[in-house]
Amino acid sequence: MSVDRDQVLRAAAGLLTRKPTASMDEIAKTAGIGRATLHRHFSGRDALVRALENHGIERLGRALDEARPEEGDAADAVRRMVACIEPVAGIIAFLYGENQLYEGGMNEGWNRLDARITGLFRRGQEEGAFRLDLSPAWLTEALYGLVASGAWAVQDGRVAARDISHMVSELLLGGALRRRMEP
Amino acid sequence: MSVDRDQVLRAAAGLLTRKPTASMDEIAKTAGIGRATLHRHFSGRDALVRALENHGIERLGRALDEARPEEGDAADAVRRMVACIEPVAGIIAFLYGENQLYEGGMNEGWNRLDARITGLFRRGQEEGAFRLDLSPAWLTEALYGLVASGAWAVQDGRVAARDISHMVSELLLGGALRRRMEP
DNA sequence: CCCGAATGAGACGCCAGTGTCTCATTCGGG
DNA sequence: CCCGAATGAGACACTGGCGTCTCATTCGGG
Repeated sequence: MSVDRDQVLRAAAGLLTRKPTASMDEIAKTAGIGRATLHRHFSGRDALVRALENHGIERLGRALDEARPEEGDAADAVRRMVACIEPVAGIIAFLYGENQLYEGGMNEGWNRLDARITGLFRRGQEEGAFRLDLSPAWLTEALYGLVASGAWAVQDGRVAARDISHMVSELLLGGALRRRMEP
Repeated sequence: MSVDRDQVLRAAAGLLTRKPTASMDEIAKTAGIGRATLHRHFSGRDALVRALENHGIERLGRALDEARPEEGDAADAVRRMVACIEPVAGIIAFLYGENQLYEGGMNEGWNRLDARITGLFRRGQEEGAFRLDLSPAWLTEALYGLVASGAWAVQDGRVAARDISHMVSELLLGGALRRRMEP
C-alpha cells in the first residue's frame, strides 16, 4: 500500500504547473490517493509546496550536474544546460511563478543554483563569448522566463515539444536576427 | 466624490501584478476606496479581472499603435515595440500569468494584438531580417516571457528599470552571443 | 444653503477549501 | 493464515474571502 512520496510530488508538480490554484482534493485525486493520505504525508498545503520546492531544486540541481555548465565552450554549455533543464521546465515554471508571489525571499538552495547559472553567463562574458551589455543576472532571469514560456507554449500546443529546447537555447544565444545581416 | 474607474483599474493592475492572490479588500484599500464601492463599480472579482483584461488590452493596443510595427525595418520595429510596451509590462505580466490559468481560451481582443505581434515577426522573416528556424509564434511567446521576466526583475530590484527595454529588445533580437564570434 | 447622489464602514449569510478525526477496508509481511 | 499498519471515504468544525445589505456621512451641483 505504502504511498510513493516521489510519485505524489511528481503528480502534484504536474498539476500545479498547469493549475496553481488546484485544491488539496484535486491534488490528491491527481496523485491517485485520498485527501487524508495526502495530509498524512504532507502536514498541509504549505508543507506540500515546500516539499515541491525542494523536489524541483533537487531535480534542477541534478540537471545542472548533468549539464556541467562549468566546462567547455560557454555557448555549448548553455545549450547543454537548456537541454538538461527541459525535462524540469514545468516545475521551473511553477517555482518561477511561485517566487514572484512569496515576497519573503527565496529558498537558499535555489539561490545556489541561481548562482551557478549566473556564473556560467559571467564566465561566457569573461571568455569573450557573450556580450557585455546584458548582465549575467538578466540573462539568468531571461533563461527562466524563456523556459517557463516554452513550457506553457508546449502545454497549450503552440509549440512542438521536441523543438522547445532548440527554440529556447537558440533564441537565448543568437536572438531573432539572421547573423549575416548584422555588422 | 465620484470614483475614477481608470485610476482604480490602474491601482488594481499594480497590486495584482505583484500579488495575483490579493483579496478584494486589499485591492479596494490599495485603490484608496471601500470594498463596497469597489463592488458598486465591478460586480465581482471576475468582472474586475475582465475589466482589467480589457484595460490591459486597450493599453497594449495603444502601445502597438504608437510603435507602428507594420512600418519600416523589422528589427527597428521590434525595438520600437518593446520600448512602447515597456510601460505596460506589469499588466502584460499579470495577463500573461492569468492566461496560463484560465484554460477556457483567451480574449478575442488579445488574439488580435497577438496576431499583430506575430505578424511583425513573420514580416521580418519574409524580408530576410529574422531567422527562419524560430517560428513567429514562438518569438511572440518569447517576447511575452521576456517582458514579464523583465517586469518582475525590475520589481525585485534585480535589474535597473531604465535598462529593461534595452535588455529585452537586444536579447530578443541579438541573443547573448557576441556577433563577431559567429560564422 | 440644501438635497440628492455617492461613499465608507461594517454587519450579515454563504461557500469553498482546509485540517482533523473516525471507521471500515485492504494490503502485505511474518 | 492472521494481525497490524496503511489507506480511502466521509463527517465535522473552522477559517477566509466573497457578495449583499444597511446606515450614517460627505461631497457637490443647483
